[in-house]
Amino acid sequence: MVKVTQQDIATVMGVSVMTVSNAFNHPDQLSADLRRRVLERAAKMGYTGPDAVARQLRSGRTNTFAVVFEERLSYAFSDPFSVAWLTAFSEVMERRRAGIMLLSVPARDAEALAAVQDAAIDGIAGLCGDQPAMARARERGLPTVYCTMGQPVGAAPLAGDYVAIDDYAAALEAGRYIARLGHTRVSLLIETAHPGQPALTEHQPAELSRLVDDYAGVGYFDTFHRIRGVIDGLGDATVSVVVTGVNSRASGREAGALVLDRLNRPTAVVAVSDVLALGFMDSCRQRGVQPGRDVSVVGFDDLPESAAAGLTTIRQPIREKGRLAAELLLDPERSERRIILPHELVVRSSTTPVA
Amino acid sequence: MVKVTQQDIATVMGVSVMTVSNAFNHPDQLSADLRRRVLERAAKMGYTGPDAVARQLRSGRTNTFAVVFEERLSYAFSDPFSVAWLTAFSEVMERRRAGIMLLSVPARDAEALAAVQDAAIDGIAGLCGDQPAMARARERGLPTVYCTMGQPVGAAPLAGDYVAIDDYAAALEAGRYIARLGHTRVSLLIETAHPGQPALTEHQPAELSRLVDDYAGVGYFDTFHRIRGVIDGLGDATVSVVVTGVNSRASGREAGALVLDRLNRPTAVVAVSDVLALGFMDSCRQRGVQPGRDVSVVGFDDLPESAAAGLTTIRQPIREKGRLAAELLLDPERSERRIILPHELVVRSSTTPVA
DNA sequence: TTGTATGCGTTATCAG
DNA sequence: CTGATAACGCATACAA
Repeated sequence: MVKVTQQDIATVMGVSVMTVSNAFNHPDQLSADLRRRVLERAAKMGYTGPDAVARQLRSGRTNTFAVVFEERLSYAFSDPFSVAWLTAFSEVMERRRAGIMLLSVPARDAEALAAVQDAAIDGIAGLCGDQPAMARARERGLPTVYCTMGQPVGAAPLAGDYVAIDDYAAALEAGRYIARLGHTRVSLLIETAHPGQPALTEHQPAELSRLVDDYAGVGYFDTFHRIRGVIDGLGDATVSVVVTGVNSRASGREAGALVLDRLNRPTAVVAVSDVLALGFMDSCRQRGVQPGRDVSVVGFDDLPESAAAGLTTIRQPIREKGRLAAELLLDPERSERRIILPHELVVRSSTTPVA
Repeated sequence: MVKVTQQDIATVMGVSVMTVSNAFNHPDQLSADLRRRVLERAAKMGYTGPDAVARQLRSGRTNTFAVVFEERLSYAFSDPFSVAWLTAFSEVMERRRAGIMLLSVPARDAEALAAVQDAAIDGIAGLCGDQPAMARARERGLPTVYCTMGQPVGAAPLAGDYVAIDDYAAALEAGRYIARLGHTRVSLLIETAHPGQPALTEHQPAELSRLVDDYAGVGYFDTFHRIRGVIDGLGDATVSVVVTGVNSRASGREAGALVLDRLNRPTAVVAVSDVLALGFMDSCRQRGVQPGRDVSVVGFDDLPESAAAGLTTIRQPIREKGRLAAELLLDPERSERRIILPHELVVRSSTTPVA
């Protein structure tokens, strides 16, 4: 099937290309009768309407925006936080009839960065910090919006727009709350910074600074800030840091196996995400350990399912993040382009004062 | 920020545009030294690499494929079936470094059809039947792959490629199984064909043919075939058809409220999807009705969570569908392009012979 | 109301 | 190894 162009139609009909083009895009620019004849002839010749790419080149706009993930796309579809964000983001984009492209650019995967270069897009948003993918997009002259504060060490500070919360302050609040409840033996649950190497490990405070830098190094800025905040908030408590697998409910369960099956069990557990916390609570139930009575559990995010689970957590406006990210991309005129949203400690039944 | 082009660099350096282009794409076509100088100069001038759209126009390929949904995108992210399919689809696409675009084209939304026209893509796949969006894409000369057999009444039969199961045969099997267990009072749970108008309604067999045609009319071919299959398989049983909201667990729960809270409760319930069945089972639990003892429940799909729930269901290879859909798009040479995958009745604890 | 010239940014072809 | 030309398909600006 050989491609029919406006030129072909114009030639056959003995009119100019412009007349054909106008027949499709500017009905008022030619007589109704001619227009009808052009469209008829076009259909007869197998013309299928203006070519999308050519039109994009000509107009300089694609009306498509990319969402970039640091993880594989399968994670994007299965993580509840990511799903909520995507839902809100896509609602705005759909309403404005803009296209959505999905891009997976794992940290330090130089080859995957090329995808940012090759994507026909007008802007890019991401559930991440100011990743290399973002920086690359800006080099291309594209607007970027990221949803976690922080930039790689050495990167120019505060480039690009963002919709974030103050992760450090929020985590500080969580830590202080647990300290106030009297807990002095606490475990902190963190996803791994290196998804490739699955390793459930436990670390003592001495190793902490190296560990924390690691997260900033690979671009997990939210985790980076949250760890520091919790630790600072906990003050003098004895904290062990449990590094588990990827951010998932399953990882939380595994961490539970490590933390719960021993004599000197912590009295409180703080997780850097609700999915980890919920997974941990799963493993509590399996062992007859009751969250809120036998152990206090705090999460981070306030997912839709967290309320039903009675999980005490830091609420962040997930959907708001997605909605605003989309609006910032769609509306370059908007003046507030660096937005810190409020967070809130939501106390539920999973936490109680130490006995 | 004004756009720098290869032309600009060429002019400034006094070389030809081709040399600049080659410096980026064909390092072997110019001396290492010249190449280095070109790249240096390009960087200095703020050139950010070849323009994606121009390249696409020139090459005639976008290396991007669209996934089309009949629902809003938020549904795509929250329905377990859709998530499993998308995951498998995206795994293949990621491996081949192809882009993924998300398109929402609700049935009968003529305006949304334009999105198919305006998308810069090389092909399109969908968790749907041979929808208008698919037909439109083919008119553009794009390959299409859909994952449910069936085409709108009046459409040319069997256009485009597909990866499907035999929904009618599968449903027939489910119906016969329930009949064999001795159930004669059965409710069939179906999602609504008109998501806009939320209405939990119950229908008697007399109205059935009108109802069923409705589903084919709006392009819900899988539901269409499944209803007919179940009814045919059930034979002489007394069947009431419960039409609930969108395909979701919540809808299943609502249907449960209707079906369970009355004297002449059915002894078996067949749902056209696992999410509906699982929701129905939720409402059973809420009422102290035990699936598999007080009422038999059969679903359709075999989602990951269905095994744990003990749900008897028809298994279809969801991930396989996604994987193959992607491979068909990526590999136009592949010969088998119309694939019917096997299904299987998986009997678990939610079904028992009638007392 | 219709037509002409031109450029969007890139790259294949083929000649030097 | 390097360069001139043409073409991808369309739409803006302007002229007729």
